[in-house]
Amino acid sequence: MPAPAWSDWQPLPAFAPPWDAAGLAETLDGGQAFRWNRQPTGSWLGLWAGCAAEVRLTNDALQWRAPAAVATVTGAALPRYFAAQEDYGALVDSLPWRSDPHLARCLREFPGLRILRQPFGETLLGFLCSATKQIVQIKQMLALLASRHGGKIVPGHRRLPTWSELAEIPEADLRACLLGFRARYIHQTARFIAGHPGWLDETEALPYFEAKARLCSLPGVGEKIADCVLLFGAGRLEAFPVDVWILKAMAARYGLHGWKPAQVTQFGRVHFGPLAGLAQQYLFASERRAAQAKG
DNA sequence: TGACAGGGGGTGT
DNA sequence: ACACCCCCTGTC
Repeated sequence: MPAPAWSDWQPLPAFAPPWDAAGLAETLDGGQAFRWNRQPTGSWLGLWAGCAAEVRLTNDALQWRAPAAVATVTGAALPRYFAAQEDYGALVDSLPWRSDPHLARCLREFPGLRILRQPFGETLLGFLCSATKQIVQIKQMLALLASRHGGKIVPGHRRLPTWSELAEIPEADLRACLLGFRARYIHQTARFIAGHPGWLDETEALPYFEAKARLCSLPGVGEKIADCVLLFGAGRLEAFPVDVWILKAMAARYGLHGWKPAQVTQFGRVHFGPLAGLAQQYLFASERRAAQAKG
C-alpha cells in the first residue's frame, strides 16, 4: 500500500498568545484528547472524526498538514478544533490571576496551553474510558476501538466508531478492546443514544447545567466525566471537573484540606469565576509537570 | 527476562 | 465504604 500523499505544511490562522512546545504537548497529550501521538520528528499526529492532521511548531507558529485525501475537510475543521476563534489572551487575562499568585504562576508556566473543542460524541466516548485509567491506557483502548470497529480515514488510520456503530457491537467485543468494566457502560450508553436520535446534539446545545444533568443520566457518566465532556468537547469553559488530582492540588495550594469534591467544585466556581474550567486546566498542567519531575 | 504485587484522572450500589 | 476489570509500572 503506497503511503498517502500529504498536503504541504500550512500555517494555522494566527492567534495570540503564541504557542510553545510545552503548552502544545500539554494541550494534545495532557488528558484532554487521547488520539494524538508524538512523531519521531517531534511533530504530532492526531485523529478525530474523519480528520487526520500532523501539526508542528516552528518559530512559535503552528503549522499543519494532512493526507491529501482528507486535507480539505481537515483544514476546514482545524480552526474549530483548536478554538482558533477564541482570543486566549483576553480569556486568560480575565482569570483572577492578579489576586491569585499560584494561578499567575501556572499561567506563566504554560503560555501555549489551550482548551480543545473536540467532537462532542467522541469526547464522551473518550471520557467513558477514563475512569481509574491513566492517559496511556485510555489511548490504548481508543486505538483498539478505532482499529477494530472504526471506519477508515485514510490507509493506516481509522476513526473511532460512532455511537450508532457502538450500539451494534456486543459487549464482549468491547471488553476485548481492554475496556474492562467500562465496556458495560459504553454498551448501555450506546444503546440509549441509538434509541434517542438527536439526543447528543440536543445535549450539546443545552445550557451548561441542563447539559450536565443530561450527561449524568447516562450509565457510567458522573459529574467529573460530564464536566470533562462539556469542557473539552463543547467549549463550556465554566465546566470545572474535579478529579483526585485537582482535589489534591486544591488542598495543597488553596488550603482546602479534607474538602469533598462538591465543595471544591463550589469553591472553584466562586474563586475562578465563569472560566473556571480554563483555570483548572492550567492548575492541572502545572501539577502534572511537578509530579513528572518528582518521578 | 520474568513473575508478582500494587494501584489507577470514576461511577454505581 | 467497596466492587467493578485488568493493564501499566515498579520491583525483586
